[in-house]
Amino acid sequence: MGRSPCCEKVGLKKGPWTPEEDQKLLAYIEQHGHGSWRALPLKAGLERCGKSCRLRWINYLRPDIKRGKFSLQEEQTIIQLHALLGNRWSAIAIHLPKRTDNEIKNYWNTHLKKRLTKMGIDPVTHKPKTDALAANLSHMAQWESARLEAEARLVRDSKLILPPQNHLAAPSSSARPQCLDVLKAWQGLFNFNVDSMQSPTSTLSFMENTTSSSSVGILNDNFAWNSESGDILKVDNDSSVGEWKCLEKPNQMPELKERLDNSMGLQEMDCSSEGAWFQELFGYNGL
DNA sequence: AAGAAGCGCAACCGCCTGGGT
DNA sequence: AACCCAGGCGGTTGCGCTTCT
Repeated sequence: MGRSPCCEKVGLKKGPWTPEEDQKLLAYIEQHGHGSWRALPLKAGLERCGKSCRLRWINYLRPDIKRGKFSLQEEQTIIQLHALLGNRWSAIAIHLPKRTDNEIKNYWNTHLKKRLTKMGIDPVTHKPKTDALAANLSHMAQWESARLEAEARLVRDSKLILPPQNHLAAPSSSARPQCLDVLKAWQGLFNFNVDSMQSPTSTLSFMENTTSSSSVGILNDNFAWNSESGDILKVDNDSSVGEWKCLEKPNQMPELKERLDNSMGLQEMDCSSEGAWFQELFGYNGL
C-alpha cells in the first residue's frame, strides 16, 4: 500500500510548466535554495506539488544542464555504462556531466536501444541476438563472467562510496565515485608500467595518466586486459595495498579486442581511431 | 491538403530508500 | 523496532511536432 501522491491535493496544477512558473521557481531557488521541496511551492507562490517543482528544476531549469544533441563520445559512454549498470540512469548520469538521468533515459529509449536492436544486439544483455557467433561463445562467456563480476563489485562499491546527490551543481570530478575508475580502467585509460609485467609475478603499480607506452585495463579482481596487444592477464588484486600483481599471461587472444568492441562496447574513448566500430554498429560514422 | 503514423521528450506515477522520531 | 516522511528513482504516459501516405 503506497502513499498517496503529493499532487492529489485539490487545486494543484499539473501538466506543462508556463514561463511564469519557471521564472517563479528559478527566482526562488536562486535566492533561497530549494530547501524542503514539499514546502517550496507555497513559499515560491506556485500551485504545484513539491515533486513537480523538483523535477522541473532538475530536468529543465538547473543552470548546469547541457541540452541538445548527444555527442558521439556521450553515446559511447551511455552504451558502455548501460552494459555495466543496466537501467540505472542516475548512476549513468553521474558520468555524463550536465546531462540528466531523464534525458539519458529518453535518449536510450528513443535512439540507442533501437540502433542496437537494428544491429541485432540485444539492448538488455548487449549480446548479439543471432547465434552467428556461437563458435566464440566460450570467449563471450569469459567476457560476461568478467562483466558480471565487475558489475557486482560496482554495486558493492557504490553502496559504500556514492556521494549524496547535489542537484544545485554538477558533481565535481573530485566527488566522482570510484566506480568511474572501473569504467576508465575498462576503457584502458589507466596506464601501467608495462615493463614490470615482463615477470609473471611482478607488481603492477597503479599509475593514472602516466606516459607509459601501453594501456592495461583491470576488468575485475581476477583479470586485466591489455588493449594494445589483446592480452588477457590473470592478476591478483590486493586491494589493501592498492596494487595488482600479474600472475600469468595466457595465450594472446588477438581476436578478443575486436569481439569486445563489436558486442560489448569496449572500444577506446579515442573515437577517431574507432570510426569503423561506430560505422559498423550505428551505420554512420557519427559525423 | 489532410489525416495517419511516428517520434521526441517533458512530466507524471508509484515504489523504494534512508533519516528522523 | 516500528512508523512516518521527504527525496530519489525508473517506468510510463501523453502531447506537440514532424514525416509519411
